[in-house]
Amino acid sequence: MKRSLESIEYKEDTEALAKFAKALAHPTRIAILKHLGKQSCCFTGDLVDVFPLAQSTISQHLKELKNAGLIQGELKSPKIKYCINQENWSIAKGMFQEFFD
Amino acid sequence: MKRSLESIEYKEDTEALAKFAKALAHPTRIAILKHLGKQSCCFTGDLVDVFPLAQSTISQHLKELKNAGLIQGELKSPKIKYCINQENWSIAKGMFQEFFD
DNA sequence: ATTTCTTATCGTAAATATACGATAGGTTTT
DNA sequence: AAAACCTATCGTATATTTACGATAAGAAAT
Repeated sequence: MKRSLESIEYKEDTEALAKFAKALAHPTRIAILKHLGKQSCCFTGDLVDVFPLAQSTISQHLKELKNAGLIQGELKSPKIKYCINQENWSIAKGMFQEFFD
Repeated sequence: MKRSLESIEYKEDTEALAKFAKALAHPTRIAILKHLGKQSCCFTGDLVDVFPLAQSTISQHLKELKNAGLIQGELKSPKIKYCINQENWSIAKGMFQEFFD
């Protein structure tokens, strides 16, 4: 990006919505979230069995979803249990709802 | 992407939702759509005045939104009038709604 | 016919995203 | 203590995205 120096300023909620959208902008992540919705929660290993992707790739997608705040991980030794982050899920839901009118 | 040969198969609606999300995954495009929502419609030139971005960059974002089906352009010589594509907008709205429960 | 206006497209540079294998860092189990 | 198990992270290759200026392509105005 040859952008000229400092980047554009957007309103906070515009940035926030774009960030959520970005987290959803890959079919694997949508599928993970759908799976998580059905199951309520699951472990990384479960997903590795479900999707024909390398374990490292799944882990990377989970990281992005976590960074976006849509999921959260809890250590259930020796595994990690991932669940929807209900609070942020609601926020995202509300933002998309408002955006679409 | 070193993906092994043919890419993964996702359900149709998973792909579709990811595609819509991708179109929304940039603050400029969110802002354009918000602007379009308020104004109902507008011309490329209007946006060039509003955003501190090159005309070609705006045009590129509009192209992506059009490809995603969220907007449509109508020739009003010598300008082009862009509006929300209400039909697909509703579809996208419904898909996000369903996704978030 | 030439100039002007508006927008799309081309070419390109830099940043980001996506995938993989390999490896590291924890726990648990043996 | 060693082996086995689960997951994150690192390094890396390739693809895609994002931005720009320059140029093309169309209609309208002079």
